Amino acid sequence: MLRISKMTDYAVVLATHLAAADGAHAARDLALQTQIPEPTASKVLKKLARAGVVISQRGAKGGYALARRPEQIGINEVIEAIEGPIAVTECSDESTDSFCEYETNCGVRANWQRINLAVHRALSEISLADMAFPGTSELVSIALSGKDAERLRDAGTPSNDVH
Amino acid sequence: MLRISKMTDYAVVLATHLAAADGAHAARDLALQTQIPEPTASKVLKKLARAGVVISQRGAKGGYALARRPEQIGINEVIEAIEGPIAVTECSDESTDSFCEYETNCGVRANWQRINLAVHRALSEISLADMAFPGTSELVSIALSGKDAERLRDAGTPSNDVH
DNA sequence: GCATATGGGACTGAAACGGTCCGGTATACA
DNA sequence: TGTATACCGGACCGTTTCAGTCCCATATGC
Repeated sequence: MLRISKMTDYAVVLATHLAAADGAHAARDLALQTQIPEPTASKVLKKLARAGVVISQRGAKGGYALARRPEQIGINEVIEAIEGPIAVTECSDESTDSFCEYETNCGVRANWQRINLAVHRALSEISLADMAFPGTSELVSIALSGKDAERLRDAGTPSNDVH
Repeated sequence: MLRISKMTDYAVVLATHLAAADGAHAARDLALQTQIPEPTASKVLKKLARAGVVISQRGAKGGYALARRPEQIGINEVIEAIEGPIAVTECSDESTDSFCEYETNCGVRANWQRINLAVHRALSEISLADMAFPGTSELVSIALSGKDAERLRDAGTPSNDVH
């Protein structure tokens, strides 16, 4: 199905929610607001935190907040936080040394990487801001490459306030 | 992992192989040449046939051949033949009426479809010809190791020596 | 010190995946 | 017309992954 797992879906919903409502929020609140079961939401948020998409504050009055501004977080980051690196096939997964033993005759390896790259770029060109505030920069973010878009948008307050 | 299943990998290998060697080939031969286990290759080819990516000829001297010219077959067709429609999440899957019951507050549905579209387009822009004869397209040189491409390109009769 | 909230990991039932096998049917050719 | 060949359709099964829950350790604010 080439479908993204439910967990990843949750991750996008949660991250989008955080993008729309800035500041820190407890996992429990986020779970209630998004109607995602609380333990599951918590699990997802942990992964997002470990991947650096969100930052966490432990203890009382703690919670989660986006690690960067929504415009600076690509949807690919959210997806990769849950699913691991976007490696379309084992043989195109650089991290593992699982070697396609018939690489010589399949000759497809390099092409898979190209497919992989195409998908990766398509995903990275959609930011959390696009998700949270659709319509504002819809066409722009598609037309621009990630870097250009970033430069264009870079004019605001750099850090977020996690009180 | 957002990884495409092994079956789909096989499908691309087989389709690419057919693209490089035109004419009809028995499933058994294709399996041998690509070193994919025969029953599995057969299963994949059946799906490709049903999806209209390849055409099949039954009976003695039968086999499989591409349904169209390699340039006219997008890699997305091959993937969809195996994995079904590229629907990133259930809630963005139009075919099922599985309704995101908190659509009102998640508000992400339309965005998922946009992501979906981006991926779909990225995949459809790569044809089987690009896979079978890399180098004819300019983008390939980035990701290409070169060695395999040369071998593939120079293989005049691709069905024999590929072992 | 206590309530609150995240971190990490173990655990489980259900579903999907990878792979195989078999009976049925269509076709070429002797 | 008979037979070998080759695809068609689906059943089957062991393994892995997925979705979801639970528990305990740890950090923090009051």
